Amino acid sequence: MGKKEKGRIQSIRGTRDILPPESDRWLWLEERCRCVLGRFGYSEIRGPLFEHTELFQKGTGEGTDIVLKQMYTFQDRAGRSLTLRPEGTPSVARAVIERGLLKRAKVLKLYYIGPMFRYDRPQAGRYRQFDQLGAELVGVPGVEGDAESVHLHVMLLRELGLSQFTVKVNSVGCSKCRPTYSRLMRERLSDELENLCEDCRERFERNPLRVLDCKVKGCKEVAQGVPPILESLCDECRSQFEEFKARLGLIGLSFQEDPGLVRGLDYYTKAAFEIHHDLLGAQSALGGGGRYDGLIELYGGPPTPAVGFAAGLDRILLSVEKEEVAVPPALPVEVYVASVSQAGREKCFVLASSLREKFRVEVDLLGRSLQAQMKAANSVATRFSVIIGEEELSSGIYTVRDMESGEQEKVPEQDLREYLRRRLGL
RNA sequence: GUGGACGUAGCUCAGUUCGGUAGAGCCCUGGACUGUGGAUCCAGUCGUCGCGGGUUCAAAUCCCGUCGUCCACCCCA
Repeated sequence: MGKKEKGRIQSIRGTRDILPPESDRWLWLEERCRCVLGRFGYSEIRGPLFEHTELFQKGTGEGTDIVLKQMYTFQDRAGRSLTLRPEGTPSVARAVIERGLLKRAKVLKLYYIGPMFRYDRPQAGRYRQFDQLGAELVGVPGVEGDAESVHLHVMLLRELGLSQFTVKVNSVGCSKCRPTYSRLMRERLSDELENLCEDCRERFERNPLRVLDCKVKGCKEVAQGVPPILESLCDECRSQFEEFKARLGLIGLSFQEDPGLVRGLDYYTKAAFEIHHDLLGAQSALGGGGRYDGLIELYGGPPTPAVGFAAGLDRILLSVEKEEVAVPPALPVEVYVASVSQAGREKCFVLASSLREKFRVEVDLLGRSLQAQMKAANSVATRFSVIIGEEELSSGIYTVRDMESGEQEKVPEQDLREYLRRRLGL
């Protein structure tokens, strides 16, 4: 109907309204996720949706696609440059420092869930406002933290009934060995610049590692000629990567080693991982993360190891559809209170109101005929209907209809709650 | 940011080739059945055919622009 007005206001490109019954699926998703996070000992941190632009420039990285061309950045009325968060980790790191969280505990397990914003070209499973769940484990230097983070991500997916996904792992080295490898790549690539695509020539300057996961044929061939990063890792990183994989094996997680896996953000070190769904198209990354031992120090905090990941809830929900997981319905209607005539309507209204202290109850609000009410009762799939007409009004004994069998019983008002409770198995 | 497909009722879509007064199914509402739903049958509501402009006696249909969605790239969640 809104279409009639010309010049009507539309939702912003890349945003959407999640309507019922779709919104029930989101509630289910979040509830299941919070449950798993609770089992792993994580607590929620709720931060602002926008931050000083500088936070992302410094942390996410000046040269990254996100900072270069995907941020919603604007000036507030005082002329400060602010940015709608494109990812969650920088805010968590900032809060950890600003609120002194590490002074209270050596290990922090924090999760967040909510909207992120990136100015990208929309596609199925990719929106400009999208929902992410992130889990950060702060203060743990060892590979057990890495493995636990992967495990947590996998458990989130399994809890939702998903099984058709693949875990990919790699190591991107530490502050010591990564620069060595970057130098090596530059040396190797400098002779082959003409064989690289335009993007990769730019990557060559900014972050040569990212040439490794370019999909252009020529670049792939060039990349093949470069020894994998694993061969350039320092002894510590190399052994940690082996231990990381061993830990995954210990808890029965299968994974693929992917030397081309290079995360797009500057702050990652050592362990990196991504999880892709096997049945999704190009937008198949369900989540990814890794270790970021330098980030908190970069923001002016104490040197602090940390590992974490972010998962895309939109795509996870797409996977849930793809794998045809049965999402349990929202609370079904338990009782429909119907009136035979106008005379019974008041009583129905009062009865419905009081039954709602215990049951999910529907009652007609439009003054419709009994037949119409029964149709409505049927279409909301109620278990029972209570029918009130002249007889019931004068006797105080109501007619209760079992909507599955069609059988009816007479139940006095004072016994009604107990009767329904019993029949509903509550 | 690049290339391509598509936009018709709340939903799924036909009609566009070759211009001629907007259709179907589902949903919704009412009735057949005036104290009873699910099956069946009958009837009814909803559209300025995404928006704006152009060509034409006449445009859902042809042309241009624009907005949006989808696919691939890019990037990733």
